[in-house]
Amino acid sequence: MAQLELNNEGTSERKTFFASILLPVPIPKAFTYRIPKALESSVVVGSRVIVQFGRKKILTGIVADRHETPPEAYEAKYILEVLDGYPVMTSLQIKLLYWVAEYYMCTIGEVLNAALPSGLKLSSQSSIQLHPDFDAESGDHQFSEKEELILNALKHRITLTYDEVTAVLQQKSIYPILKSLLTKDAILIFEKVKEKFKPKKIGKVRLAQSFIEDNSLLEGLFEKLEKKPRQLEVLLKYLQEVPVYHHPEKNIAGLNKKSLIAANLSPSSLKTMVKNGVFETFDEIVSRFDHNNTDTAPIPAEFSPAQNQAMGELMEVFTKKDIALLHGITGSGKTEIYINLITKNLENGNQVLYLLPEIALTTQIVKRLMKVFGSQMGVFHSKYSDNERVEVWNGVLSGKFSFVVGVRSSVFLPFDNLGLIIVDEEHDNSYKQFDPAPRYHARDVAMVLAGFHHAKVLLGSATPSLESYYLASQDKYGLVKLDQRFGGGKLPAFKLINVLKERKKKTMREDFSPQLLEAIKQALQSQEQVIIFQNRRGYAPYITCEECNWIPKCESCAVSLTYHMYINQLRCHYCGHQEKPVAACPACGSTKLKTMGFGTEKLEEDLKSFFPEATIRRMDLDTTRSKYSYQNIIDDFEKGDTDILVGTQMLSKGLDFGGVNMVGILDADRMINFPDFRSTEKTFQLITQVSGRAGRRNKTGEVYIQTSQIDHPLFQKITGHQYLQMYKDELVEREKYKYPPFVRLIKITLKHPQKPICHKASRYLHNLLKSNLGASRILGPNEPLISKIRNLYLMEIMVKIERSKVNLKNAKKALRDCITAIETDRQFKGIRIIVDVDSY
DNA sequence: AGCACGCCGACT
DNA sequence: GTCGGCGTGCTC
Repeated sequence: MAQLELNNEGTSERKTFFASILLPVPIPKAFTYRIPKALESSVVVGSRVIVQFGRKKILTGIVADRHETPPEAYEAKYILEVLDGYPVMTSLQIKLLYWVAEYYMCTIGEVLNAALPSGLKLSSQSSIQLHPDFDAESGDHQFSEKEELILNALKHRITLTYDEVTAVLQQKSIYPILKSLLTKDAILIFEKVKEKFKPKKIGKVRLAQSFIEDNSLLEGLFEKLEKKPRQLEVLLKYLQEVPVYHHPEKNIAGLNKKSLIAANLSPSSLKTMVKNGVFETFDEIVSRFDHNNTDTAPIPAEFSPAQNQAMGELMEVFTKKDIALLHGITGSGKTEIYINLITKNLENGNQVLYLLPEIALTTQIVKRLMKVFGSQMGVFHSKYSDNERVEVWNGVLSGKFSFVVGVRSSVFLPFDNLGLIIVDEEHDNSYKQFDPAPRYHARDVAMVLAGFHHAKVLLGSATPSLESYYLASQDKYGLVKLDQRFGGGKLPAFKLINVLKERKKKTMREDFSPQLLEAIKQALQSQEQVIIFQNRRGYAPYITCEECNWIPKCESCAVSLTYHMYINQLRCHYCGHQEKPVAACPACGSTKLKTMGFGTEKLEEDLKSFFPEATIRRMDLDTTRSKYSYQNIIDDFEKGDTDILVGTQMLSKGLDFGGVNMVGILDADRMINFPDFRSTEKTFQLITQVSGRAGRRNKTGEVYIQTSQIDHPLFQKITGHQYLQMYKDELVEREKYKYPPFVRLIKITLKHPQKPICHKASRYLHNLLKSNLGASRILGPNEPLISKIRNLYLMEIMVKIERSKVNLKNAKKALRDCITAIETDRQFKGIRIIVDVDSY
C-alpha cells in the first residue's frame, strides 16, 4: 500500500509555482515567471531574483507574490537565480510600493526604482566571446572583413562588450554582423551580471595557527629571527598587540595590517614572514558605520515643566489617536521629547524611523542622536554612497539598526516592526519628490506606512503645514503645543525696514538699508554673529544692456541666465547650461551691461567691501555641492570663525547656533509675491524659521526685514508670532478658492518640443477632463512661469478633487483614461504627460 | 525605459 | 547595394 501511495505521489502532476516579479522598469505591471524546482523553497515574497527580461536584458526583480496559476497568453520564463539567502523586502514594504504607485499614479516599477538602493539592483551587459568549438583554421566559413576584425579582437581579449565591439568596428550597427557570426558558430553572446554592492574589507594578519597550538614552535621562531631584526620587530609588535601567550583565542581575530605597519615597521618584512608561513593574511568584512564612539550617553538635560507637560499630553493623545502634531516654536526643545519617545519605543522592542529634510540631516542633530543611541542607529542620507545605503538597508533587515534617521526615501527601508515614525520639520517641502516619479510626499507615505505597522506618527514643526494643522484642528490628529523656549529664551523681535522710503532718500548702499548695516556693525562690535538671508543664489538673476534692454537667455529654457561671478559664468538654473558672459551686447553692440537684482553671491561681495575686517561666508547650493562642504561651513560658523553667514533657505533648516543675535532678511517681497497659492504660508514658514536662528538665552534676538510692502498684512502676523492668525486667515482664502487642504490638487504637465502641439494637446485634455470630471474641478490650461525647459514647451492643468476617498479613486481612473486618450492620439505624437498628485 | 525590427533616404 | 535615421511595439 505504502508503495502504491508513493507511486501516486510520484506520478501525479507535480505542482508548478509561479511568481509575480516586480522589475525596476517603468512598466505598469508585475511579470509572471516560473519558479524552477530547485529554487522552490528559496523563492519567497521579498526575494531578490535574477530574471531575463526581453531578448537580452537581465534584471534584478523582487518577488511580490507566489501562486500556482500558469499565465494563459504566454509561456512564462524561468527565474534564473535567487540572490541572497533571505528575502530583502518585507511583505509590508511591497504593500507600500503598491499603495504609492496607486496613489501617486505612477508605475510599480518606478516606485521600486526609488525604493531599492541602486546597490541592490543588478544590471547586465551583453558581451561576446569566441565559441569554444570554433576553429579559425578550419575554413568552414568565409568571414567578411568586419567579421575578421571582431574575431581578431577576440584573440587578444577573451570577451568584448557591445560597446567595445562598436569601437572595434567603428560603426553603430553591430547587430547584423554579430548575428552572422552567431549563425556561423564563431561566437557566443552572453550576459555579464555584476553585483554592485561591495562590502568594505580590511586587510588583517594573524600568526599561523601552528604557532598557537605549539608554544615551542613560537620559541623556535624567536631564535630563527635573531639575525633578522626587522622581522623580529614585526613579531614583537604583533605579540604586544595580540597577547597570544595569555589569550591564544585572540589570534583568530588577528590584527589590522595597517596598525601593525603603522609603527614604522617594514612592510616588506611582513611580506616575507607571510611568504614563510609565519603570518597569514585574511580579509575581514567590516561595517562602514562602525562609530568609534559606541559609548552611549544618557538623555542629557532634565525636562522643563513645559516639556514635561507636552510629553504627558502626547502620551495621552497617543492612547486615542495614531497621529499627533507637535507644534513647538523654535528652540522649545522638541528634540528632547523625540529622544524620550524613541527610547520608550526601542525599549519595547519596536523600530523607530525619524524623518528629516535633506540638509537638516548632516548636522548637529545626528551627532546628538548618535551619542544617545549609538550603534543601533542607522543614518540614511542622500549624500551617502550606494554601498553605504545598502549597508543601512541590510542593517534594518538584520535588526542591527532598530532606529533610523533618514531623508524621505527612508520610508522605503525594510522595516518589519515599526512602533513610531517622527516627521520632523513636517512642513518642509523637500519631503515631496518632484522630478522623477514616484512624486511622493514622505510625510504622507509615512502615515500610510505607520498604518500598516499599527505604529504612531509624530509630526513636529514650529510652523506646521496648513494641511496638518487643519487636520489637527479637525480632531483627525492629536495636537500638542510647546510654546515656550527652552531655558526661558525669548522670541526674536522683528524690525521692518521700508526700502521704498530709503530708496527715495537715496540712503541705500547697494541692497542694504542703513538700518540693517548699522545693526550688523553693532553686532560685529559686540562679537556676535550675523545671518543674512536671501532666497536666491548666484550673483545676479540677470544681466541687461543699458542701451537696448537686451537680456541673455538660456537657449533651451524660457528663463534669463543667472550671473555667477566667482566662476564668471552665466548659468541656467533649470537645465544647468553655462556660458561665458559677453563683453558687448550682441543686439546693439553697447558695452554698458549691468547686473540686475541680487543673489547671495552679490550680498557676500558687498558685505566684504562694507566690513573688510569681518570673515564672511556663503551657504547655498553652489558652496555645498560636495559631501562635507555643508558640514564645514556649519562647523566654522559654530566655532565662531565666521562673522557673517550669507545664505539661501538652507539656513532655515534644523540649525542651532549659540552666537547669533541678529538675522537680516532681504527681498522678502519676492517671496510674498511669488505666484503660488502657498506663497503666504511658505513665506511665513521661511521667515519664522530663519528668525528662529536668532536669539540666545539671555538676550532677545533681532530680525531685520527689508520690504517695499511694509503694510502687507502678512508682516504683522510674522512680527507678532501669530501662527494661529495666519492659519485662520489663510484657511478662509483656501476654502473660498478651493485649494488644499479642502481639495486635493493634481497637477498635470504636458511637454512637447513644439509649442502649438503642446498647447493644442493641453486644450484637448482640458476639454476631456471637463466633460469627465466637471468644469469646476479643472483649472487651466496655463502656460507656467517658465514656459520652456530643456527645449520642451510646457503647459499645466490643475485638477481639484474633494477630500473623500471615493471621489479620488474615480477621479484618478477618469484622469488616467483622459490622459491615455491624448497620449494615443496620433496628432499629439511625442507628447509627455506628467501627473503630480498632491502637487506642491 | 531600452531595444529589437522595419521601412526609408543617402552615400561609398 | 549597405548604413544609419527614426517610428512602433513589446517586454512575463
